[in-house]
Amino acid sequence: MIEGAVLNRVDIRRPDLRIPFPIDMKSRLEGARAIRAGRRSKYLLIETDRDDTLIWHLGMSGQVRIYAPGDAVPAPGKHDHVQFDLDTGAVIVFTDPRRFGLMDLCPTAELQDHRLIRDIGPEPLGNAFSGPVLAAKLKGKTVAIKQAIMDARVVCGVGNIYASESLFRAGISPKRRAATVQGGRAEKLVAAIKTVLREAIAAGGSTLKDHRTTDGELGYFQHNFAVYGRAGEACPGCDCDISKTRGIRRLEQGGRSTYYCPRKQR
DNA sequence: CTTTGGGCCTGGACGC
DNA sequence: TGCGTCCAGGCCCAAA
Repeated sequence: MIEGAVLNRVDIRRPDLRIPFPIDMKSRLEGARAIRAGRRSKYLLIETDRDDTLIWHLGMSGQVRIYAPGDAVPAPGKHDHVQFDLDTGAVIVFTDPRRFGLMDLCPTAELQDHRLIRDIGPEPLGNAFSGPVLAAKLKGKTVAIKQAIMDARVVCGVGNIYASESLFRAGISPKRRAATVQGGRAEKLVAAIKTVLREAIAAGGSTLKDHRTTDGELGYFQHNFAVYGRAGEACPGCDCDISKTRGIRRLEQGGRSTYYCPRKQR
């Protein structure tokens, strides 16, 4: 809906989110026409007719609120940081309570060299992400496979929750050295990542357990995870004696929680 | 070069 | 009820 629209008014209500907004962001965007909207990893990319591209990340709590022409736009709340008024009458508001999001502006010709974009690995759902590709990227890596698949240079889009879920589905221990995930294991892990992400997308994404929308915002609901957040429970299809195995375990890797089943994952 | 760990930030859960 | 404390997350980046 933004493609083809002119950004009549750009209202930036604070100097920064995760990183400072470009000092000239307002002047470069205001009056420009958005000619193309795209995405790379979790970055939204909006190209303008002034040969700039807006790089927009929602962080973890960011939302894009869209008001159709004629809709009443509420007075800005304290987390409504940026607002675009389009010539179509639509209004776009970037809301981000935790401020892990960011916006940057880059000449379109230089986009591929932008520091936030240039080292990003293959899209997880694309054909370029395959068993052999993953296996090659893991060669020589001594880190645990869980941390490796969360490294965006290996594959983008796999965050903490989906890393645990994918490894469970693939039957691979999160503690396994990344370099040992080769051949069939790599194949299986790629398939698991794709399935988990597709299912999550179909389910409307995952809402953080501590993140509730106050106004009945649609499109979000808690995904039902196989292992994430379920320490002590039986994993799906579990046939073992929980009193003996202690069920799903939680461990910490790189300061992040990992959940897994030691019996099903090697 | 690779790997580790810190930090950003808020609000919900929990305990007193 | 009202505090304080802890924790979660995506992801960059400095340090090791």
